[in-house]
Amino acid sequence: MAKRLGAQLFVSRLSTYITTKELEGLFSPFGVVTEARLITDPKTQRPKGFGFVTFQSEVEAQKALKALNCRMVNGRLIFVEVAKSEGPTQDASS
DNA sequence: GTTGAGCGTT
Repeated sequence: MAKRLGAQLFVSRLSTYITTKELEGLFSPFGVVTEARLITDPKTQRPKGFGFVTFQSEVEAQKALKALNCRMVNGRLIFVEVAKSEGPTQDASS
């Protein structure tokens, strides 16, 4: 079916000390990360603990998803899932 | 050095 450009992944349970570079560095080896975003609070200027990663390929996105889901980072277990908004990786088999 | 369950800002 129609493939969406940019597979977005939702990363949660991240440590408050993580940065976009950390996410980018974690997802980069699994695929081409076109966008790495962390949600931060303007009040505390600290990451909310979750973020989003956009891949150039859906296949790479799901590969990184399985690879980094339930994985220990910074001594914490993180969870990776397909993002709600935008077009998720509905089609990985052509 | 604080973790916590979640879905973000064009």
